[in-house]
Amino acid sequence: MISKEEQLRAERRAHMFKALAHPMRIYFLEKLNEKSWCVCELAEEAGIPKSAASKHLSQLKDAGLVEDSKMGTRVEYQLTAPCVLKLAACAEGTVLNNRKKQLGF
Amino acid sequence: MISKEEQLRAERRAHMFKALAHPMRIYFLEKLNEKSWCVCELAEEAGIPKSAASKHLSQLKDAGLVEDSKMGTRVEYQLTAPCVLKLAACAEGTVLNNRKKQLGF
DNA sequence: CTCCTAGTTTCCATATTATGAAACATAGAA
DNA sequence: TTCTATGTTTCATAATATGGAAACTAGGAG
Repeated sequence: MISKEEQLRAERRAHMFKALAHPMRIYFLEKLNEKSWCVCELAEEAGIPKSAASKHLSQLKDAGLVEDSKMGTRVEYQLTAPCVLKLAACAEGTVLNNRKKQLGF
Repeated sequence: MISKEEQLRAERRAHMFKALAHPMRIYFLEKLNEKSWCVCELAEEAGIPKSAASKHLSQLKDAGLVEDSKMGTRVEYQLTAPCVLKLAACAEGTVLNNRKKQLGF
């Protein structure tokens, strides 16, 4: 049986990973790892409408991965959990290595 | 503009995170961090049908996070990327800390 | 062989998520 | 004030994901 605590922890973590489970949001996080960007800049860079960019950023914020600060009419987003990107790279490396081993290298 | 490389990397990582974006799959990974389990044991522990457990494990395998080995009619699953769980813990810690800061602690 | 157990796959219904356009809100400039 | 630029929200639709039951596959026991 799954305890209440286990369940809550799993849900918390799944919620965070859900925010990371989209190529555009990964791309945004990588851009934000360089410096702060506003919504319209990220939308422009990615070639998507502002409304879509805003919604993706809102999900990242909801997961606690970014913060926003309003500068006049602009809204700048900053990365709050840079370790996530480092660990993403690490995990991806492990996975790729495993795949190679499976193929006999 | 997003380069082809950036796009592919973002898609690879998003795919990995998508496999992590479900409470049951997080739970399974944590169980597999203890030792190997077969499908029916995990299904029993979680209180879900075997078919559902099998599908979740298949997704984890597809993302390269677990491997399976057949023992007669049983299929045992092993964790291949233990660092992923550390990632989860670290990221969650960072996120929780950020939330506390935002609340003024 | 038949029967049973363990897993996987398929089918279908439901629920969740993503998308773009348009409406809306707001701060600053003219 | 009006106009413009930036963001967010709403809406309808499309695409994915989930869940359970049942069909199907395969290995081992009798």
